[in-house]
Amino acid sequence: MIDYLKGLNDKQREAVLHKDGPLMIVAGAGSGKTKVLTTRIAHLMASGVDAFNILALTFTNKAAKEMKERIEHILGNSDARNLYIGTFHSVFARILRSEAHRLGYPNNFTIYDTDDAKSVVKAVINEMNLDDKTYKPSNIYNRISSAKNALVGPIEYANDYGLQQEDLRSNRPATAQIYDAYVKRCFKNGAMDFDDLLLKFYELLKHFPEALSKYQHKFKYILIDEYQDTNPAQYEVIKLLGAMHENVCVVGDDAQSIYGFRGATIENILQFQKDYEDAHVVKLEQNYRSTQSILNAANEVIKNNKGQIPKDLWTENSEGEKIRLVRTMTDNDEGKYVADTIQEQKLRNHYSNKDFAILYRTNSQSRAFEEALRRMGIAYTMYGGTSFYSRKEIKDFVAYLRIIVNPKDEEALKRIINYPARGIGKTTIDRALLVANNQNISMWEVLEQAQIFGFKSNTLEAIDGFVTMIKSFSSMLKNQNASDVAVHVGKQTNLVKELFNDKSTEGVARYENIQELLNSIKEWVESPDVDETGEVTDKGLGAYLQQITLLTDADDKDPNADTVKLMTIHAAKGLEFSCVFAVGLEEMLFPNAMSINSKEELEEERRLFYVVVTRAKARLWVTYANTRYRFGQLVQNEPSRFIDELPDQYLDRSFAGGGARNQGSGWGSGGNSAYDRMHRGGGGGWSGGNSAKDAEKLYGPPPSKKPAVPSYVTPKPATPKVVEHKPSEDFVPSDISALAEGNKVEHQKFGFGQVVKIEGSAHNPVATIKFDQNGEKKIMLNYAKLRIL
DNA sequence: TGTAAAGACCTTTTT
DNA sequence: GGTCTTTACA
Repeated sequence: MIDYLKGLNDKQREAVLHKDGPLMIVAGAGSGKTKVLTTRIAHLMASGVDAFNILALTFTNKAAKEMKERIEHILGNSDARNLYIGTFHSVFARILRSEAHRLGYPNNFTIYDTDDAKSVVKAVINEMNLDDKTYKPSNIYNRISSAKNALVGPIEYANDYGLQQEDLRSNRPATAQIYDAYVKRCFKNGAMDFDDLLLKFYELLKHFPEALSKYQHKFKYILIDEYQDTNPAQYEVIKLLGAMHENVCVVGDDAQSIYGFRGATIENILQFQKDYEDAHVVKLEQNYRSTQSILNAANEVIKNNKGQIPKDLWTENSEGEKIRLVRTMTDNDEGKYVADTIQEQKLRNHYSNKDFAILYRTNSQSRAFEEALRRMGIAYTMYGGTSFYSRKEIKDFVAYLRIIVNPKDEEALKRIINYPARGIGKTTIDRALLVANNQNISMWEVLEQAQIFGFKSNTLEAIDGFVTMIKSFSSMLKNQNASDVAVHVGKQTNLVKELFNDKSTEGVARYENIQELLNSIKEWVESPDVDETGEVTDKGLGAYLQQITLLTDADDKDPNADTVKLMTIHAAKGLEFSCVFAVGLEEMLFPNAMSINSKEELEEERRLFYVVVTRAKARLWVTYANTRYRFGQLVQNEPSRFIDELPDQYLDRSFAGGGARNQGSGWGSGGNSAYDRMHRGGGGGWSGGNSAKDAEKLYGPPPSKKPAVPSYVTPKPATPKVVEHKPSEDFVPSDISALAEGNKVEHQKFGFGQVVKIEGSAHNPVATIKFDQNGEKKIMLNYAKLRIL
């Protein structure tokens, strides 16, 4: 065993050595949080605590795996394999697998991913004869999810005045009924969604004292990583589990709370000291990751948020390079700049691919970077695209396996009942569903007894064949392992053959994916794990299926591969890179347009920016583009307000180009909200005139010699110079919904003009307006301030 | 019943 | 620009 206390600072050691009683570790970015957590667990084990009695909850499977490995390394043995360590979802799912029957679920319950869940919501909405334009399934699903995470059940939801008012206002008064029907349907299907894994575990502990007692005794020591990202359901579970021994250790950083949209609340971390009056608090404030420039800049940014746990994050690292601010003309130029710079840095500073990360706010931004990197021949790994298990061919195959394990799983059944085609068409399926609902039995049971319900003879034959086939698979599962059954299913259903015969590029890829799935099942079966009783853990198909639903695509990618990493900032939490490109720093994108309507959302966006800045060890680039394509349409955004929050002394603006920003055509953009007016100080230097002086204040003086903007920036298109217009004294934007073709209007910037035509969707109308001074322009009415004359 | 063309709607962020 | 859904037609 190595001397694990050696490389720790005083505070870290204090956290590691604190053995019994509640402990809260406030761990600033890069302060060695994972190191403390793993050393603490190793220390517990080294001082005699049995690994079976330790529960460690992490945010990702990846983090769990890494911690396990580190602990094994410290201890020099493999005792760590007996730890209960994993994400909230996977650990709870594992426990529920042996306890679900208490709640009336089959132990082989299916876990519905977001797609499945939305599909159930959609089915319910249709059955209730509600309009799915008003009741958008994903919208309703999100609302249900939020309710569950806040431990608000259907009845409570229906009785809550505030929630009812909200639904009424958004014209969706039936949301509560949908919620209720959705919950019942999932139960009938023997299925739990992601939120249920938390919720049902909570219900188990709450309503079954013997279960509570069992797990309280088992988990003598509980550790929770990323505590700032836990939601009320998780909070209550931990409170219950920890009540007996009170050996609860939470680690978190309120400044990095970025999962509010998933119900996470900083309250939990603030509440901890109130729940446990004798809680010991340790603050880790020394940062070992970043240069002073980067860390200081991050500290300044986060100061703009109110209400935090006071922290003073510092570092002994060198000052380092300034942060480079880069402006490009388009999103493609942004991609090109980043790829070029990576190439240049590799040569100049001897970095390799794996030293770089490109981090963005939304997944859709990845395209430009992928293209540029591919063109340059730079190897990259993209995280967060469609995961392996959400590919169509995999979902189809998995649906067969799901129906074998849990015939009540209606989503799986609907997916494969006529795939490959076997003459059970839409009419038949609708009818079976109708019968199932009327008789309150599962669709599978309807099929099993199809002859009673009077299907036509041809159909009956087809149904019978299908039922017999599935039943033969199920009985095969009784005496053969999951891998053999899966191979058999592939053969018997012709799924594999069909894909094998498809020689198109996609067909070959699909065939390979199926082979990979079969391999993964084989691997699962062949890797025995031992539980606390010494028994080999469940290697059945049911356990396999539950497990894969909870995998993310990050789990099967090698973080050490020598590739540039592309991912969202959310996905990058907990990671660090020598060189980071924080890209797409534009209003409406980051902060995202969806999150600028309240102070809370905006502060979360700012924490997200804090997270991306603090991912960088040595070098940080902050980039934004003048224009980018969105929905195939060119849009123009102002640079992000967060750029202004980076102190000038740590910023190198010479790459941001000189001259005024964002001149030329384009639909007006943010910059006029109440928030902007309050936070940008008077004068209106942003939304008003783009004087050269304003630009100089923001970007520093224009470059004196050659433009510092290299060749990748496409020359400015011949956009006619805007003839500045001074809005009339009484300028007040009109309600644009009344705007019609032919109207005469006044635009804040472009002056007077006439509407030529209005196009685009009702949701996002675009007007073509011919201005007296500035020619024809397309204006997005949602953003523009227009006065109808 | 199944396939091809046309159309709607879309993008936060994730277990 | 891309996916999912609706519609037209064989």
